[in-house]
Amino acid sequence: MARDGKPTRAKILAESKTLVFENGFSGTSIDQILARTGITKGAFFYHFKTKNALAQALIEEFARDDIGHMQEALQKTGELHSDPLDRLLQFIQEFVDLMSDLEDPPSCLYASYTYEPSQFEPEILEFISETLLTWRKTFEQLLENVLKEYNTKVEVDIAALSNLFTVIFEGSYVVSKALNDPALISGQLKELKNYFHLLFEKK
Amino acid sequence: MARDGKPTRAKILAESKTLVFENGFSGTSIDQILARTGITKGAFFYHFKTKNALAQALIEEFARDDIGHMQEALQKTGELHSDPLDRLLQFIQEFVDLMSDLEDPPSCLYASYTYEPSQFEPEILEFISETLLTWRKTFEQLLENVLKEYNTKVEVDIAALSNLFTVIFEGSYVVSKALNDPALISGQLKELKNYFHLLFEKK
DNA sequence: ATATATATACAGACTAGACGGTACAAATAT
DNA sequence: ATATTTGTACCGTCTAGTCTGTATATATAT
Repeated sequence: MARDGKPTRAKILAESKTLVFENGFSGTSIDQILARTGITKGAFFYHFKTKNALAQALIEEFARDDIGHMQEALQKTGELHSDPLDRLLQFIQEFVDLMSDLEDPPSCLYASYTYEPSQFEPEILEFISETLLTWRKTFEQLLENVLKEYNTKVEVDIAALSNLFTVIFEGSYVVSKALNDPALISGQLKELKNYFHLLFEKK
Repeated sequence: MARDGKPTRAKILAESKTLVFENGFSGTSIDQILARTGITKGAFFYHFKTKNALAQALIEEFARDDIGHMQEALQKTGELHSDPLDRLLQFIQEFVDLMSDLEDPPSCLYASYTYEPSQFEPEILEFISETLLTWRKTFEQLLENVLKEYNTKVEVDIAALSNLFTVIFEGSYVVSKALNDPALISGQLKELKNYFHLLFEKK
């Protein structure tokens, strides 16, 4: 055995994520990561065989946290609400709360990778796709439960509706970064809540 | 005078845009651009002093086209509709039509640049911000006209509503690329139309 | 208990190729 | 003839990745 390498690995991942959001992945050099962390090249390549292995570890960690938030919100709202529309609205509210009082605009690694796709192995891009589909499935389920007890006031495309949350999230991130307006995100999610609120009426 | 350099410049811009959407800006090398266009280094650096000058020309061209679409839609819908809500909905419909029957998911240079901001001069990032604000202003105007003749069924944040179009557009681009589903975009814009349709009621 | 063996974790010099950019000659059109 | 446009060789720097060696903590044998 030897000294514990986990803090080193964690530091690399944390600083790399920050750097990727500033520079993009291909714009982030390993030397930059070393400079920010104070770690040496030997240590870096001990923990990650290649730069692309870092990309994979980054996206896996990001997705784990992301899906974690989803499951947490599912659990919280599952306990409290018997009405499926209330639950859907509260589910979104959880993310309104999560995105309130941000100091800086956050970023999404899915979008970051998606805008320089050639830099990544196909598996990584597929992993992103699958993770987004997990979100869609969750929303499909929430919406189907609503539709058992509610009608919609206009005809809707359930598949499109299921994507809308992710779409608004990703779009908010982009626009909030571009305008440097971190408060924008929660505002957009509230509009989504409004839409669902208006869309459904009790059978 | 000498031979006409405009076709060369145009070819550089066109191929560069494609490459930036594949590789990101910093992931796109000048040699790659030369390989795709068949142009030589001397010609490239005659037309663009630095790689960053190319970035600026790219975003300016992109924004010109983008705002062009906006103005075209404004003009078209201004002629036809006396009712401001009809006009708003038709304005969105113009982009539903524009985004129908796409073969491949399109990309947005604003988002691309926004996810590697350190690669660009501050003026470029500000230019993006200003262009997005132009969209917001247009929507503010369209919405204010609606609000003169309509009430909203729930309280709304007019600023948030004004951003929603851009947010859904940017989000659709990201998700449509990530899922490789070009049809997604028009579907999401239709949901925005639905929202506005449900939100307003005649005074 | 203490010396030894061993796998883990890290340090840092080094390399081959790619990078953006330059210099300057050659070609082209008026 | 001359200004504009293009071709090509070249340069210094940065890049990801390699290599060899070293330090450290634990496991084992005595």
